[in-house]
Amino acid sequence: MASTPKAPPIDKRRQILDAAIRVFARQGFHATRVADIADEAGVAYGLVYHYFKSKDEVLNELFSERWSLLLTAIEEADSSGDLSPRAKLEAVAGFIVDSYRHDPELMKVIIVEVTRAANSFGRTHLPEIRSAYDSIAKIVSDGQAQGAFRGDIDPTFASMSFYGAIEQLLSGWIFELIPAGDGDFDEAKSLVVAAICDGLEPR
Amino acid sequence: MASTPKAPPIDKRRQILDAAIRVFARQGFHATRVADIADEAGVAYGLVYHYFKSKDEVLNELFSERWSLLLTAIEEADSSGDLSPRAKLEAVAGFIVDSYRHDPELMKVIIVEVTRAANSFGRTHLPEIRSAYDSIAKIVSDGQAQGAFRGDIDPTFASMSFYGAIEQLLSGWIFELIPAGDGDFDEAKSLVVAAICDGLEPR
DNA sequence: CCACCGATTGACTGGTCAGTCAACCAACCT
DNA sequence: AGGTTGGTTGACTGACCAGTCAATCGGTGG
Repeated sequence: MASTPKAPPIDKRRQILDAAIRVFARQGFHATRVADIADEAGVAYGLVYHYFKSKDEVLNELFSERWSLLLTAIEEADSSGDLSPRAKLEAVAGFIVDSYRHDPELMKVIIVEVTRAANSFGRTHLPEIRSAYDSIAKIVSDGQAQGAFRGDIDPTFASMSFYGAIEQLLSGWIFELIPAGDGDFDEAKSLVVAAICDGLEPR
Repeated sequence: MASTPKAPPIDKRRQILDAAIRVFARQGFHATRVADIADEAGVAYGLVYHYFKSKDEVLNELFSERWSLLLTAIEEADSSGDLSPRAKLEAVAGFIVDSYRHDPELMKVIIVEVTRAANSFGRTHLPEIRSAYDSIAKIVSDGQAQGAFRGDIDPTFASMSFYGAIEQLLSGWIFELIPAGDGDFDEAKSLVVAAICDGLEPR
């Protein structure tokens, strides 16, 4: 046969990554032993080291996989010339919220262990994280240039506030500080953008 | 003498706490060994355990000391009947920003190791953290009742967004993503409130 | 001068785990 | 069958470090 004669029946590497998501989400990165990942994946201890250089690399891989999707999504929203600046922000907020809806465990790991852990893992990924802020700032900046946003708020500032607000909402869901039903997700998307664009005060 | 005849010349306990702030800020909680704290404090290893039950307790103490000040500040802002809701939010934002200006290392530790590490230490302190969100939500809720804020945004929601935005700014300073001069701090105070209250779109 | 007691010291222990490695196995080729 | 390759196994080791504890110090009162 010409096709895939040597591919193993199941992708063990993927299996390990998926298991890691579950275990990291459940116990946190520091509290999980490599043996936990192997057990959860139904695989021998040593195999984890066959596919990954270290425990850290497993987390790095999970983060990078997902974050690159986010960066792409932001770029795409931005480059849709026919979208209003506000609609672009809505697209970004929507993507992040949907990421959480679709795979809460993965997003929990990424936010808790990387994005908000800038001392340990965040350090390594600071450039990638910063890149997201920058892209959002560009959306704001363009919005200002075309008069859709007021000009007296620094774009970087606005970008940090916007992203910070969204991440805080995810944290609220992750730690069950606020209700996380399907309706809440949709509501959240528009409310964050409304809060940031329209403000809390009545118009 | 009637006064303090038995007090040791210097408060070693305080000395250890202050040293811990520096070391935690520099290396992160997980990466610092108890010996590092003792060395930094110029004190023997065992003395740390004379004053604290465990390494965790040192961090807990640092957090609780500071967080109770924050809670008090929010309560005070809220109970000043003569302040507008917006002015109350300004007071809260101002307190947090000034806390960072006054003791960036301590705030770094609190944010990075506790507030944003809800998986490990944040878990323990979730009730205290939540209490801050609730108090801010109350300010928003009262503002809505008196017509100063629009009524269609859930107060908890607004509170999380507001706090999230501020915390993200602190993170930006902590990890040098945004400039942290004296003018930047003052600017930040008003800009966060402006962004949240007035919104990004022109009025 | 001695007895007492809390503060202070730092060597030591027990347990934990990340990462290594030599052996094993299964598929495929010749 | 014999050989080669690469995935797979799990026991083992070496390092690390939180927390313990017995010894020492220094001040106070009898």
